[in-house]
Amino acid sequence: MNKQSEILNYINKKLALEGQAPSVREIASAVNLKSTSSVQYHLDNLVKKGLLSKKANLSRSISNNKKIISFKTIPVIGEISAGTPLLAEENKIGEIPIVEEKYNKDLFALKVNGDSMIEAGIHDGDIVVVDKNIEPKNGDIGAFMINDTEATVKYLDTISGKKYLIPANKNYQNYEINENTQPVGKVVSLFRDI
Amino acid sequence: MNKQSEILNYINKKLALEGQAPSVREIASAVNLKSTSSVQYHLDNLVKKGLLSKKANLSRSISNNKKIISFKTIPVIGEISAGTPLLAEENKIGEIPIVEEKYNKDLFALKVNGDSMIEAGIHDGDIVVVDKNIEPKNGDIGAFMINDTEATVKYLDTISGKKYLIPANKNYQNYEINENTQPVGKVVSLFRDI
DNA sequence: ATTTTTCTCGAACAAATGTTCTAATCTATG
DNA sequence: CATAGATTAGAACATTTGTTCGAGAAAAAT
Repeated sequence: MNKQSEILNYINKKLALEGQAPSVREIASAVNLKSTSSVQYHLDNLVKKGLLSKKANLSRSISNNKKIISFKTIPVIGEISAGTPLLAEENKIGEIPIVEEKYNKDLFALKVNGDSMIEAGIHDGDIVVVDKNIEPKNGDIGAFMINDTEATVKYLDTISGKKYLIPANKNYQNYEINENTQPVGKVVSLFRDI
Repeated sequence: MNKQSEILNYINKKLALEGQAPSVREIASAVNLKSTSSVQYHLDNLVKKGLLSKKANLSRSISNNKKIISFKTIPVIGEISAGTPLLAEENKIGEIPIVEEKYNKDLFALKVNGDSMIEAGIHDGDIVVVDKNIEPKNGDIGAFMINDTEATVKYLDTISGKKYLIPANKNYQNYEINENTQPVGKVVSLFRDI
């Protein structure tokens, strides 16, 4: 491996592991160069190649130009303690990463209980991402609160003028929407560990 | 807001935005303190409180102790260009985030084509995560290469002594494993956009 | 072999930076 | 008000650090 890539690797490693760029002298020492100007020579070339950036006269300001894919996290809601708001901290069982471009503040995830949606490919234990910002329409899969104590994932549809929560499983009954049924949001994606 | 939290906020902001900690003098200037020793005074207190860490005599070495949920990414493989290795760069259609604890270097993701696994809840367009490190066993869902040109996701099982790739869809046939069939890894999780 | 290019070294300098000390100022509290 | 504690300032010092320059050494090209 030549010095240039040796230096680049060392810098990348330092940035990844310590979150801070090394000084020129630390680089020299790490790649067995006796003079800081030898390091400068390679740094200049790496900058010219566009593989590194640095700010003049600023210590430890080397950065690699890696496009960092940025993530945010959304909470995962598990069993809902009776009487608590859906998104209460005590109902939270974890977090999942979301690519920043897809992120919006009205997203959260819900662990699915039971196999009432199995024919829609949603299994027991799956985690569905719900967007509170999108009201589920007919034909959509949505998350709904029933009696403020239970969250359920079902199809929404209208049958002879009445709105129903419709499971994707022949063994379950349709559930007519009443004043105790609140739409929470639309299901927009799904995660499963197999 | 008191100076101490003002300083803490400034440092956190700098770390988040620029990825590099400010120098003591930069902090002094940012929070309107005339002397670096005033900053040191607050830094000492913040370190004692456990809100910051720093290395002695090392420039820009302040770090906050925020436990960052850390992610890595794995490549997503789409259509496979005939004749290329499965994981060739040209087959890559994106990246998905994986929580660091679940990450290992043998993970990659595959976009599923067709509905041959629909009864296993794996739909056309779903993205499955494959662990090359785990050889699929009987009953497992695995990814397989056929003739080095096609990747497929199927159940693996043995029927009367012969090994088959078995779709989860009555409209598809079992496929007996032959010398042109290579196991790639076990399917360990699944992502879907709805 | 000769020239050119690439790479390395040593030294020195200027600027950035962390640290420490003492004294002054501010603030709360009895 | 008087006191103690908290906070700030100023100055000085020791390191760390980035930068530059010229001279060689090493490697590649002619």
